[in-house]
Amino acid sequence: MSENFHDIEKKMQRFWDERGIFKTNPNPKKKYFILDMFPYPSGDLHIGHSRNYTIGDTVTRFKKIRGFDVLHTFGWDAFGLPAENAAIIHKIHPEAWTKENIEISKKHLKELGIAFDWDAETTTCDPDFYRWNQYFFIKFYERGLAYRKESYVNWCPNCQTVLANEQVKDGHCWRSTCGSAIEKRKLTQWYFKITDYTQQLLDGLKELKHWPEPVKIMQENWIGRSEGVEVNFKLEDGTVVPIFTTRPDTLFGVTFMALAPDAVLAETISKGTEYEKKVKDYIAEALKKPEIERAGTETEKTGVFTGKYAINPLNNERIPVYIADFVLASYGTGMIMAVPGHDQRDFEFANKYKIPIKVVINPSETKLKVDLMDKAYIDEGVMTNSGQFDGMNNIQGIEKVTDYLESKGLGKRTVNYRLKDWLISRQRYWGTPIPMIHCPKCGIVPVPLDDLPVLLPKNITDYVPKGKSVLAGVPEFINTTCPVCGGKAERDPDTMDTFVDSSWYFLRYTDPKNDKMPFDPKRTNQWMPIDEYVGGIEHATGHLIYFRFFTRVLHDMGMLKCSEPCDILHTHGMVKLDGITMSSSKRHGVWLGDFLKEHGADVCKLAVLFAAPPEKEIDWTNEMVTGVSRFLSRIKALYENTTPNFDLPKSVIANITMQSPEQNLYIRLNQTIKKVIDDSERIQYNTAIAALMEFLNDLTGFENKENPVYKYSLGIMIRLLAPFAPHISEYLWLKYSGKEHSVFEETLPEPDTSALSFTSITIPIQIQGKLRSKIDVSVDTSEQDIKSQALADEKVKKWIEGKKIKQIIYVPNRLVNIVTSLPENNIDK
RNA sequence: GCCGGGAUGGCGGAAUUUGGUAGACGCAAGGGACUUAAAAUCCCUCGUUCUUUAACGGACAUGCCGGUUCAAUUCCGGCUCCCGGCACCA
Repeated sequence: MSENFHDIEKKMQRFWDERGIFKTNPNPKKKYFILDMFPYPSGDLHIGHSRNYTIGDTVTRFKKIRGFDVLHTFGWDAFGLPAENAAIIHKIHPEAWTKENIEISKKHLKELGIAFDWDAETTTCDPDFYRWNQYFFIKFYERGLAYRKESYVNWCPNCQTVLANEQVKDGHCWRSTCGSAIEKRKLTQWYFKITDYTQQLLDGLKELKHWPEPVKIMQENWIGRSEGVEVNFKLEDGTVVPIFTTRPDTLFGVTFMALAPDAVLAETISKGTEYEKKVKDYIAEALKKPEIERAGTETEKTGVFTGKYAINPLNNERIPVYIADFVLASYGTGMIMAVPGHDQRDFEFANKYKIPIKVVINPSETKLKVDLMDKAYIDEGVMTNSGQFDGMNNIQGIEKVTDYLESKGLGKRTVNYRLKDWLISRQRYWGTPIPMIHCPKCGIVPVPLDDLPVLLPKNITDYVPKGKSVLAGVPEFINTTCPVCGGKAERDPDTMDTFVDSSWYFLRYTDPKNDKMPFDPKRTNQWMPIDEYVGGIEHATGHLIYFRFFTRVLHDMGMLKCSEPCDILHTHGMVKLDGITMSSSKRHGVWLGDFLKEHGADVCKLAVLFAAPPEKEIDWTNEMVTGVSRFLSRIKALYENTTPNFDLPKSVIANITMQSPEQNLYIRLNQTIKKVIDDSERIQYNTAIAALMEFLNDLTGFENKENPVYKYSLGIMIRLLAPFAPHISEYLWLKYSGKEHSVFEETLPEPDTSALSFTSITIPIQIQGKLRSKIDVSVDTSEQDIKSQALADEKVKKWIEGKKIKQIIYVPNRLVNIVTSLPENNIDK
């Protein structure tokens, strides 16, 4: 083998390209849609990226060689802040910067030899793509799923834009390079009404049989369904103030009410009273605090008395109303009933502001004394001080009190969710313009569909964020005419969250060139749902909820048959270097370009697959390369000495003699085929590769290199190895098979099931569950024979001497366990 | 705090689906062969420990403590530690 791996890899990549073997079949018979989470184009790729694409590549090649029509293509999540920041720093247009990065990344991916159909490549900052974001926005608007409202929103002071809830991590900006503390601002913004689909998104999780359980649990928690009661309290002036509670059994213990500082009522409740100024100052102070300071559980709760009282509908008690920073405006009704005796938060607040505490539930054995309580009692117990409910178990009490409230019209059963509507406006330049027009006469008017796309203007020089969209300062973009009345009007200056792009990009993959619609349902429904989706776990509660939401809306619009986008989800672990996740933006990693130069693509693929099972994290070390690199060299050496055979005549199989080395080899071959297929189906590629290494050891140890079984094994080995080390496998295939077509146009052989087990096996013998000996028997030996052989074994005899055999357990083909006891006359000694 | 996941040799990891020979495969390490030498390659050893001339011998060993079982890394109960998610959600 005179050619080095660079030449081989280049040649094979050209061969696949020219033959177009990974081009999408427009009329698939056995479809298989494999999707990698598309990346932000960050330029230089590192080993962490290659792990994601290598997994997808291996799935693709494995499915292809098993006879599927695969769809596996690629795209770029090309809008977003880094391009804009680069523009500010380097004075280069975001588009130029983005395109340049795409070229670099693409070059690396091609050198890695990932099996993509590049003809279907999709880039979200192309008008051909983003016009359909605008199309969907208008369609959502028509269905009441896109709306504008004013409220307090997450504001990143560094990025100078709002963020969705999913983009706030620990009260800080989600972007790893930003991380600023998030503030609250009152703004009018566009939202997608994902809350119309909350229950569907929750119920749909049950259909996702092949999603990792942790991801489903995370989504379930994120959605946060909780059942309770909305109880109507009244202020003394008669204003009804509903509150949500899951603990109606504690209603008799309410000693104060609390209102969120950003709740609507908070602004007006003290108006015209002596409390007005104090309350106003408090609200201003509370909202100025960064989210993290206000929301942390460790932070001391604060509040202010409003001067108003509410009436408890159950016992008509008069209770003070506070404004308190621990109450969230966005959950329930923005107001709570507080039961300090049985809620820890209320307990702390009550202690601080000297509000009385009332016990309404006692533990079954004792009675609580308020003076002695150092924390709220939140466990199960017996109701007390609760009128007609006294003596009742409080769990039953929840139902009974609720029934009572409903029967008196004082409240009703309600379900609340933690999930909020999806805020999609961004005050930034590099994104999809929101296709809405603000007309002084007609109000908000969508851009007519025929006028799409609303192009993002390119002649911008100043990207520095000023707290409002860059586009607001571009008159030739902003000024337009109203499509309804024809009068002067203005375009919406905001752009869309890039999670809109990633919510449907995979659908575009199925019909990438369509210029009449985002995709033709006839084509797309042939491929949907996605069969396997490979990506990082960090998208569990963001993207992976959004794309389910989009799928359901498009299903309701009649564009998609499926209501869930994806059958199997694989979340792979991060690749770290020195304990820190590899990152392009932080320039921390092992760079793919350098790696490929030194080791080549096949070694890169094998190394990341062999290092650990896909879901685990990898802490990268250079030693991970050595083993697989040796493995490939040893493989090559095999074929230098012997020419493989691709067929094994029946006559040869028939002549294989029992217990011969060639019989053993034939059995090992078929065991390997089975193991590689089984492991690959559940993407346990590390053990599939280990099986190939074991078989290589068998081949190396086999003496007669001209034996037909040996030569046939070499032929099979090429195909088994192909999904993991595609370049070298293709090279060997083309060199020795005499065929013109690719190894990936072959089919993987199925194991010869008659040759999966050896004719003789070793049975371990245990005494009292401890391994004491082993015997070799032929597979058809009867249980009786095996037991007597076991008892006749020399070592076994020594162990059972002088003991009584109580029982002999035989697990077919697995083991024998002899249970003994001391003879009667020995027991007393 | 709540919800997940995990803990196996010097290291990455197998075996956990269905309880049945714990440590596959690889790395590192040690020894040897080849070589003027090195690299590469090949062969052998490789959980701990005890007895021993020697082990194809015994004991111990899958985070810790208990339980179920003929048999537990696997099942059950109780802990410890690590990682991830959520974090005043009423």
